[in-house]
Amino acid sequence: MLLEMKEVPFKPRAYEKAALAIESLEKDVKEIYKTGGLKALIDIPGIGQGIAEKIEEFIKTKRVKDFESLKRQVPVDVSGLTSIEGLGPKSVYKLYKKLGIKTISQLEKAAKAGKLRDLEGFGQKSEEKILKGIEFLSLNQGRFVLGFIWPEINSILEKLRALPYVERAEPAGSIRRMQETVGDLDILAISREPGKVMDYFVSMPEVSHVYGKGPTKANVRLKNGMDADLRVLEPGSFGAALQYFTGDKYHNIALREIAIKKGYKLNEYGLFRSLASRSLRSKASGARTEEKIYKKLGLEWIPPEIRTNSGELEAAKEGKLPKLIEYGSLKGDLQVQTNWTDGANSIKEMAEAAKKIGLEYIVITDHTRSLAMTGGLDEKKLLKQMIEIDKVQKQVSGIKILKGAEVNILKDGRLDISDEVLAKLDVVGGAVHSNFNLSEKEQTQRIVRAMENPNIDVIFHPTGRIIQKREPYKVDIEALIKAAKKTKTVLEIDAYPNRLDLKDQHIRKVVEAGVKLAIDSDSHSIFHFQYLELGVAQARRGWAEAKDVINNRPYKEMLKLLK
DNA sequence: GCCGTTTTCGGCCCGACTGTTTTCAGTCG
Repeated sequence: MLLEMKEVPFKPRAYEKAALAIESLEKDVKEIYKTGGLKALIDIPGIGQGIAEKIEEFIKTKRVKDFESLKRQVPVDVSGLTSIEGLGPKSVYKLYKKLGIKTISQLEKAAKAGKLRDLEGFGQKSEEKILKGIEFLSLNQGRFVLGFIWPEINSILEKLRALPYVERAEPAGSIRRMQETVGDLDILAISREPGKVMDYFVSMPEVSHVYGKGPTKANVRLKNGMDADLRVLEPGSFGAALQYFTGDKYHNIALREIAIKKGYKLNEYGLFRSLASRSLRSKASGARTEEKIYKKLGLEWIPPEIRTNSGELEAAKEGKLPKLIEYGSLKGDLQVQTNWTDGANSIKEMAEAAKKIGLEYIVITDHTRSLAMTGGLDEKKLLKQMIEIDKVQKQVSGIKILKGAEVNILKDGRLDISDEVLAKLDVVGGAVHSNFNLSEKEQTQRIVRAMENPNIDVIFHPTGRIIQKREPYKVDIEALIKAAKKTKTVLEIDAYPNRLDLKDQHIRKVVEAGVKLAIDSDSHSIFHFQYLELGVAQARRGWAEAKDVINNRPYKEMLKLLK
């Protein structure tokens, strides 16, 4: 990005490509260097002499001189500033050169003072847009996209669980509820030696700062910027604590009211008889597990994902909770990108990776023509890719590779690929990638028109939002659901961590309308298939059952559910 | 800085949109 600011040609793209190549490696670069040296690095496609030497320098000295000298020339928070919508490296450089702006807060001040509008290339509108962008960013501050920090959370939990003196360790809070973004990490553990657990926890390599450490509770900041809490409990109150710390707030308030009506008091230590609780400090039986607590209150156990006090307590009382779609139940993935466009891996590599995590089929859905930056496929290339897929299919067994595309829906609802070619594909997804700020009416009409095309099987990421980055475009979701029902179009839950589009309330409406869902990873590399489980979580939060989803069945059955 | 059965030098995906212009630069995907 620093190079881009200085308008160095081609190098930025080369570094970007190299970074993508490293990310999509099966092994750690360090390992590769250790075993094969410089030569092994150069063998990685996208990495040549120059970058290989820089990697070597980094492994040996933990720094790269060229990078540091660049950074000195332009001492600017580039990644922060460019995370503002509409601001790229060029503008950031100009802001630095002309106004000396290095940080987001300096930029905010300058924009508020009206200093930007006089800059060449900027105007009043760009000033407003920048301020809006900063506000959107700050709204999300302090929260983390669950999917992006999931590996780290899991590794901390796994390490705790592996300790011989820890019987159990569970995340609570928004992580257990599988919210899209999470504020901090709450861990509850059972151990007979809480002191030892505390000592271990605060000295974990992931921890950067210890706020406090007592006999059964510790509070730390992790290196990734997130705060984490650990509480060690007795087995007898674990269920109550898990329930209490899982939330959400509204669910818990309503649950406590139910407890009061039944003559109980519910808190994080247990479920107590109200009268006895004042004199007797003993726990009511049944605080060991959440199931027992809910049962005592006359309720079915409620999955954490739907604890929002939006009808789940009533349903649990009547024994009418939905049978939520199960984790690990997906058999296929309907949105997969490859290196034919903006993916990092080949068709074959993607197929093998999908097979490895237990999928039975994938649909290759590279971008089409008008998404030019990604090298979007035109009709000719699509036909060529179909031949390639047939070829790869012969080399890979145990997984079916279906043919598809992520077709752009143009401004007026037409598609950028001819119907004749689309008709040859197994699965066609339509997606909006341009004209995000049409009026709600125009945007809705545009997508509805695309659904009316008999070749469009699925609408990918139907609202276009990017969590912490971009608002959804204006669209009448009810009208989309209605049109989907009428045209038999499937709506997607895009499981990519910062998309999760549709969102939970939308999914509930889709389910109620009897429209089918697909849960796709939107994989751009072999590692992204793991995001599918995040999509399942999203579906669960939207009360979706197995029957509402199409890619939890074998591909032949799945295909029959399409138009 | 990378890459090569069109090249070891000379290429390097590009179209739409926005806001700034009055013919274009920057950003996004």
